[in-house]
Amino acid sequence: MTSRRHSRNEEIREASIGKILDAALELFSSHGYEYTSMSQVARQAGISKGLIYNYFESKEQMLYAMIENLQKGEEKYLELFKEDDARSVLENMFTLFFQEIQENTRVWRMITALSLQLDKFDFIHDMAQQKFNAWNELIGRQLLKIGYPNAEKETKLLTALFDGIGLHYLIIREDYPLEEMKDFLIQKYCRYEN
Amino acid sequence: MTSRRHSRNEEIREASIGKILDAALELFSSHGYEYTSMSQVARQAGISKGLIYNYFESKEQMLYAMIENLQKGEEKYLELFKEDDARSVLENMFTLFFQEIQENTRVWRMITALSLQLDKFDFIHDMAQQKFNAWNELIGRQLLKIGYPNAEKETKLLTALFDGIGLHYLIIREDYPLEEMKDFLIQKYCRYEN
Amino acid sequence: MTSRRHSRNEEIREASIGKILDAALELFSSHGYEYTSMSQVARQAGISKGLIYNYFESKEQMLYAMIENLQKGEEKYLELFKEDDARSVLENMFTLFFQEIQENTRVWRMITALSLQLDKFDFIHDMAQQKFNAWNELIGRQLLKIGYPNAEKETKLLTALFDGIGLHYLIIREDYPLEEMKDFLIQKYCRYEN
Amino acid sequence: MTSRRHSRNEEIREASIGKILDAALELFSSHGYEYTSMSQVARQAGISKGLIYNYFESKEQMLYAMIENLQKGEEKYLELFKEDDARSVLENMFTLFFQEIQENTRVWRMITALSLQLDKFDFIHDMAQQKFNAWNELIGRQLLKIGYPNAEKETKLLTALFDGIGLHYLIIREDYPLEEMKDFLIQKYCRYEN
DNA sequence: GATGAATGAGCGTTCATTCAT
DNA sequence: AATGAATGAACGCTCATTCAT
Repeated sequence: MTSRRHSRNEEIREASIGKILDAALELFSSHGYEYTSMSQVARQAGISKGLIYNYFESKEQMLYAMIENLQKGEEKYLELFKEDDARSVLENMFTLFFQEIQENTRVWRMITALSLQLDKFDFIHDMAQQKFNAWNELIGRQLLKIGYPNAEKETKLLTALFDGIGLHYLIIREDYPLEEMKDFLIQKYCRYEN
Repeated sequence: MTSRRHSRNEEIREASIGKILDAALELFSSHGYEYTSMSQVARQAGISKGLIYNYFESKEQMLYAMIENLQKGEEKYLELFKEDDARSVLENMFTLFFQEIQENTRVWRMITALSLQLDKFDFIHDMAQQKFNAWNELIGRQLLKIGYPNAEKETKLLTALFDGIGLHYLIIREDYPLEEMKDFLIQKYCRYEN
Repeated sequence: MTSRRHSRNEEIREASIGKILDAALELFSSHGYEYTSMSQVARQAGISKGLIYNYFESKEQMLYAMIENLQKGEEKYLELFKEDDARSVLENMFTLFFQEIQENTRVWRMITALSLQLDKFDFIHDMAQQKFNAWNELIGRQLLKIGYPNAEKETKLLTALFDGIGLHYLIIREDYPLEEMKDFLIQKYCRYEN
Repeated sequence: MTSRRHSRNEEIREASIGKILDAALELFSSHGYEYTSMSQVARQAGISKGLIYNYFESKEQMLYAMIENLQKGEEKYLELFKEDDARSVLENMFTLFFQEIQENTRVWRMITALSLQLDKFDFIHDMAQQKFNAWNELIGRQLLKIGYPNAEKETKLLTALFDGIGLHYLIIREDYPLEEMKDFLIQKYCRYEN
């Protein structure tokens, strides 16, 4: 009985935490972390301000939890690329990347913005570093397999390229030729024959 | 006499505005726009809080003026690249870019961060768009001259690459292999022979 | 069966109430009433926040019950002094007093602090009044027996003296010459010969 | 002109600080420090909440300034007792003490209450210690002059006695025989003949 | 032109208390 | 009897902005 109650409570907790983090993601990604108040988050989540503090110690810790959540989602991406054929892997990656920044533009922008606040949020720096290394490694392996010249350096170029394109798209939006860039990139890197 | 007094006043105005904008740049670039208070700006500028409002309608308008100032500075850069030899122009540009993000990292970071706040600061979007076009045109012209294949698309790639490298450097800082990237880029694009 | 269940429940009630009051005493005396939250009391007692409100209507009523408990303990003290010899009674009293403020300094301090909050806690005023009278009476009787001159007034002096010494000790702590005061007092009042 | 403006501002500042500290003293002494909100202080002072923070860094610092003010007032008391005749000094002291706790009961109570919060307000401890020493020294000198036996120890008794009487009066108020105590004390210590 | 005292809305956070389970 | 999720009023404090001088 205790355990049933316990698990029932656990469900409630999860539900509330979910509502809060969803609301936070929605608001932070559309108006920015510092322009979103805890009151707004509570209202958007349909709960009281006080409840947030049952689950998170502070606004910053809530942000941290939210980011952690996003990271877990991203780790699944990396799992997807286990196939043998390097060219397919690259092409899938490219496709996914362009799809991602189109579909989750606001989230992507939020993360980029937070990444630039090094002195405010240490954990973001670590996360960015880690992500940078993971993608570098994954892409680097494919380029080596393909026999792309200067694979190591081209890899760093390629990751910078991705984030650069993302940045331009975040800022310029509909005026940015995203499709065109995608096709060109795929042709250049995935169709490459040495 | 009136005109002399007038011009004397003009001088004072310019001086005060200069002090304010310098202070704002210093503080915004090191702590961020939203984490800098008008009191701090006044203290840093060595003037009173009220005086800022003699010259600027609001904090945001002050930011706007500050950004405008920076833009004027940048336009001079573009003037520098008037030589005939496309390869020298590219190489100079590359060198200047890397020098710039190393020397003015904080300012660069501030601008990038502000650029991501589209809904807050409309003028940033226009500015970014304009800058994007200007560099695209300049670089595109050089690549065409060199006879670089797919010049138009490569140009967009190259500008994205720049901003991607800048972004990575802003985030990862000392762990980012900036010199290595610079040499590789120069070799790849400026030493290119068709 | 009903009565057995009833008495079983009674035991549980007593146990819970005991745990709560112990926790409250511990926390109120070390951090103060207004700096102790109900959550802290619940945690310290090892029970849930809600349970406290099964037994006490409010934080203040819980304080009231806690104070009542302490008072019952003190009444037992007064019982101890039934001997014939006034000088022994006085000496025992003095000794006990000094022992008490040394061993239960924090509790003593809490009570003194609460006593000063007349407008917040009416019951404290009554309690203090009662205590004042009881000790005055007890001490007065002894001084009369001894034949101490101005016994009645000296009694009031003596009770004030006690609380004054207590207060000084509470505030100055290790720098206060408690032992010295004790010996001097005993010599002055208990060794007195008319 | 600047100096005239400066001094005009200084006046305004002093006036505002005065209003704030008066309001704080009034409220802290009648309801207690932790039961008085900054909003209440502002309302009582007839100013806005924000203005308080122009002059004091925090609620605690405001308390500190208020206490300092009181201390300055008290130091003047000690100055008053410079006469030759020890018995007059003592009698004046006694009279002043009883007058003081009658006229400024609430302030006296507030200070006593704060003194008991050692862990919250360090500066109170120092102040209490200092005050304790000053009065001990002053009284001790008089008793020595009079030739009172055990002068040193009687001094400590006497200061404790004062604070004990004060404490009892603070708690029991109208039921406490203040006049009676005063007369008895004066007779006992000031009329003493060895 | 320049000052800085003053405002007040809003912030992040706390906590006594309630109530469905 | 017991839980702890949920509330909401209030707290101390900040800061862009105004305005009398």
